[in-house]
Amino acid sequence: MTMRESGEMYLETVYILSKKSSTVRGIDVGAHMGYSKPSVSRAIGILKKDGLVVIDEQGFIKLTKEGEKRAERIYERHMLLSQLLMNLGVDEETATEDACRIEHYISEKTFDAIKQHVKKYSKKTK
Amino acid sequence: MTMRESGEMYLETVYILSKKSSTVRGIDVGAHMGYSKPSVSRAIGILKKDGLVVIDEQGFIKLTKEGEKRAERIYERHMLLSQLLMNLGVDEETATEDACRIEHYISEKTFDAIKQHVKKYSKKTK
DNA sequence: CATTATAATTAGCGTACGCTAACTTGTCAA
DNA sequence: TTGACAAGTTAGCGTACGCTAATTATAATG
Repeated sequence: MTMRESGEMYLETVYILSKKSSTVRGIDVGAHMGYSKPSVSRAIGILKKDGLVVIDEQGFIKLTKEGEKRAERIYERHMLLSQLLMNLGVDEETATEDACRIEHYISEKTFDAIKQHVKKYSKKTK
Repeated sequence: MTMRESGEMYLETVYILSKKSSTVRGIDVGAHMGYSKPSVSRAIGILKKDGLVVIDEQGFIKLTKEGEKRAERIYERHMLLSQLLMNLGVDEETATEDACRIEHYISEKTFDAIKQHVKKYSKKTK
């Protein structure tokens, strides 16, 4: 089954936390997202079942190859979207917030178009 | 309680169908959205409870003042978003589809920024 | 007038995804 | 060694929102 907004958010959070620390636990994910332990436990269980994360011997959450690939894609969407919104004049905080919600709903085609735009725009204002 | 994506979609559909015909029934809404009668029945019931639509003597769905105001806002977001995406080079069908999903998640600030952009862009290419 | 078709509703199912309360497990300090 | 704390899991609740099946109500037709 295809991941939904919720699963994508958990995966992205694991990805972001993994960039800062090599030891990511469920409790950290929950703290970052503002969710309870049981909610995280279930969500991570689903990511595990889907082969996107594994839990190592010490109980730390690690992204699999596939999980990392997917997380990167979501994260890239996030960055591009907030960049686009900022280019349109939206303040950083709002852009980040909105990007966070929108990132789960854009098609590949729109994603590509935004990518082109951001690339061109950055060059223009270099 | 604040309306969610689902409620907004039903409201927008009633709005769109109302522009084409003065007699909108639940069955029309369902046909347009690809949903079953019971799903529509419940959703319209919620819109009714929230004072956004009324059912007239003949059983037709009518937007209230407030319902119309809300629907217009959603619809405007939809139009602006698809215009923005098309300006970025996305084809009309994809732009419309994506706008449909995104329209429920953008903040007032982002909405305003997009409005400015679309206004400016249209002037430029006039 | 009885039958049939259309629309709406009711009852109830299933999944997703938040939550709290309570239990388990592992570590560490007294 | 034990007692306590931290992290994770289990059980189970609640809401949102799709669905089908069955019922009701209304309108059209033989």
